[in-house]
Amino acid sequence: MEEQYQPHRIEAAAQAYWEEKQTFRAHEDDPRPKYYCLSMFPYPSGRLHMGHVRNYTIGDVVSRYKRMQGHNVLQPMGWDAFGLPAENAAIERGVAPAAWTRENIAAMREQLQRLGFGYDWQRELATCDPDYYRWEQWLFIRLYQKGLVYRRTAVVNWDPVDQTVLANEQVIDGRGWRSGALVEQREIPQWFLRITDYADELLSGLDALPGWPTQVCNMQRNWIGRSEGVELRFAITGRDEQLTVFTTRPDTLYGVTYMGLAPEHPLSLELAESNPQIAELVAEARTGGTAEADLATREKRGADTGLTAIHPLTGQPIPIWVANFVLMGYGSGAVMAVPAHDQRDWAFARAYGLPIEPVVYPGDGSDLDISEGAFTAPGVLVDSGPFSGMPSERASAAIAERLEAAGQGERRIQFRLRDWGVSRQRYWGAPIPMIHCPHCGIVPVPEAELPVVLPEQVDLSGGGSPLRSMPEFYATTCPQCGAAAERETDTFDTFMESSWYFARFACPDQHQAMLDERADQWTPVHQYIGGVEHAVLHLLYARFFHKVLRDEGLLHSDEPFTRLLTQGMVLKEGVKMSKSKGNTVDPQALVDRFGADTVRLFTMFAAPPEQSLEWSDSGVEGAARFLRRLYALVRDHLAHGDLPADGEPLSTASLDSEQQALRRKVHETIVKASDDIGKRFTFNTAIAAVMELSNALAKAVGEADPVTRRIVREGVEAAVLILAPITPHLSHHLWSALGHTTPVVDAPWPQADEQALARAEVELVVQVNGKLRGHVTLPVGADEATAREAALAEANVQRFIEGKAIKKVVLVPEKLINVVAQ
RNA sequence: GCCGGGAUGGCGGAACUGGUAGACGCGCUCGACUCAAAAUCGAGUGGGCUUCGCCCAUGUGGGUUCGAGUCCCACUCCCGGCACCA
Repeated sequence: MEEQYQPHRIEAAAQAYWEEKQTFRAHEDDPRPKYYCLSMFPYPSGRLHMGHVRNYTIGDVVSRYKRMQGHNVLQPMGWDAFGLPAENAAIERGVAPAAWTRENIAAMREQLQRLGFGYDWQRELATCDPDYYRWEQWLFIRLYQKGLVYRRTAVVNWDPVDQTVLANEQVIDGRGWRSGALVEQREIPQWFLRITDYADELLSGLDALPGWPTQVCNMQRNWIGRSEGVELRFAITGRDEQLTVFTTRPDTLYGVTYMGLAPEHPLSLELAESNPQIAELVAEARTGGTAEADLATREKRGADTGLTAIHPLTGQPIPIWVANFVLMGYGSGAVMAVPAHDQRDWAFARAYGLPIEPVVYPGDGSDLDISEGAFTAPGVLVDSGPFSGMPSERASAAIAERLEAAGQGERRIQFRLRDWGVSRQRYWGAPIPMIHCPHCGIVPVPEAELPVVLPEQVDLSGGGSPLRSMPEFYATTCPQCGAAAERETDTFDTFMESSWYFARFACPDQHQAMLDERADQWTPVHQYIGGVEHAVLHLLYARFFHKVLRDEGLLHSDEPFTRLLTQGMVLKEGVKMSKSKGNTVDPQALVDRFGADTVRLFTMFAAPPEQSLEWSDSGVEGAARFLRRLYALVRDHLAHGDLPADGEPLSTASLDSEQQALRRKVHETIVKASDDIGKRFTFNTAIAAVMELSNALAKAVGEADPVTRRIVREGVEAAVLILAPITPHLSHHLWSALGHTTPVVDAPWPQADEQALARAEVELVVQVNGKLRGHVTLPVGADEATAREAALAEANVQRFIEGKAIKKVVLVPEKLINVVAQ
């Protein structure tokens, strides 16, 4: 071994070895159990950032650990290559999005390779490749024929100065990011996928995902937002039409004191023509961004229509208001307002002096106080006609039955989830394979003509999608009637590509079909790893696609990802690293300076994967220092000469107490690290345990006693094996230096020796009234009376129980004794 | 606004099932080596005090318990998502 740890030489050698042996190629016919470990593929922005390094290190650690556990591991990598940044780069720097993207991919692939991630590069894919997106187009047409695709109008952010559609991200405080113009909402025809057809299954499927973090399941549950309630109709005084509303609280029906209409509701629009106050609300609703966060934080405003609705049960007139907190996108765009029992209705009623009539009282007999807010809990009904005195739940059912019997309403299940709008008025995306024929209407592109290829030589200086001014792209003939027709110039939402890439990795070379039988062999992904920011959208769309692919017969499982790990963000000085804040750390510079193993080690050591990670330059130096010490430990151990390769197994009985303690440390470390890496994914504590072990071994490495040396050998081998998934290059080198001919990447994960873990005695904590007062050492298995006697005999304990009566003694075996004295 | 999460020494974090708060690392202090510095090695390191030990201490305020960082209630601040950023 060289005197000094030279990470760059070691890393280059290890990477060359893996490349030569094609170590990470995954083969379907390998008899070992398959394990598919996937990290969310990156958007090729140009360079890796620390978030990528963290994500992919976690994935690589899991993959290499599973390999050592005897699995046939698939760990692929690809590129989520369509998206807005490429268009922005094109506008700002005059480079074509395709060229920019492909250069970025090349640069980032090189960076990933330098970090030593064990990917099967044979399966690499980029979503901007027509070989990839053609199958998305193919599927879209299948879904269109099946009725899962439809077209309707939906609102977009329109920048009236730049004459272009803006993404929500490009709308800042209601204004266009470049022009600064007040953004308007425009309705344009768009393509939708009927994800709501799968709402029930997407919801119930969450119960079958024990390997997902509960907070992600909760977020998806809330997003889908299943609610049971009643849809009922209110007649409008003097008019023919009725107002349809949905409520989850039919028990509060007698407390309705006004109706709320969305500004976009057809009735609001009609009234706006003659009522300037309503017109103002309608106009206001049409400016600013479409993002829900913008809408929900607007000041609550409203206007009286002068119309009244008729209460379906009492026949009383109820004023109808236009209210900007009522959203046209949910339900019917109208609500019945019960200010006494709904907080939003309460606030609006307060602001406009509308009556608040309580009809539900707390069931526990306490007083009802609605002076500071609504009472939203269930209770007992009052002032509710024949339903007075009923508890909320029974009243809800009874009122629903009454409405149904009278033909005034029906019980219904409502979802918050909306259908997925997949049209984007942008260039750098997969073309939507549809043709608009003046005679036949919408006609899908025939399968034989797929893919509809996105032209890559384009001019983006004009603003908006260049496809719209490229007849060579859009001009075509109708597949049905042969007349001149136009292609759809909208492209797909990039979430489309990322909704099925995990399955395509199983068979990226399949050119006759979207997927083949290999997709069923590898999926569902055993372990998926990515940022928590994807908890709802990406992960819900991917689940939806998986079910759609199943129903198309292309897959035969119900869920795409068996286990999910959501990693936290990488912060510096407490805030997210970002170019705009100028607080980024370039992983490449760190790899150049310290080597990949140090970067990987620090990233895994600094925090558990689900928490945010605070960046620390001196922490990285600490990681480098540890690797140098580990290197020196192995070097110094080997410098004392060879050990008999196959001596008698070490037996606990023949060891002195120091040797027993050291050997116990070795095996305790194996137990802890196996649990931490294999089950808990707390790589930071596994590393801390190896550091403790290495500190203990360093104290013993100078001893000449052959038995001690054998224990040290056992210990350094355990340390090298445990670290192999985290610092694979150094472990590769040290494992070979320790005389092994099989590479560490294929070595079996270490097993703890039960005998080495055994102890003769154990130290117990002694408390008096819950406060630590001393320690006693007892033989393992000592009975309660012995423990009690020893605890009470402890000098410091005596001081604290003197003159007091012992009320009881709590004993936690092998851990703690608490003397309760008074 | 709605949904989800977080808060522990000077810093990152540990404490897994309610049972010794602060493992491990960083930083800092002192010492060794050195002409000196860096690197390296060794020792110490939550605050306070009357220091064989005691008191205080896990965002704030309450509660449950023999015992609470951990469970419950109410709050504060920070972070993620909110359907066209990916």
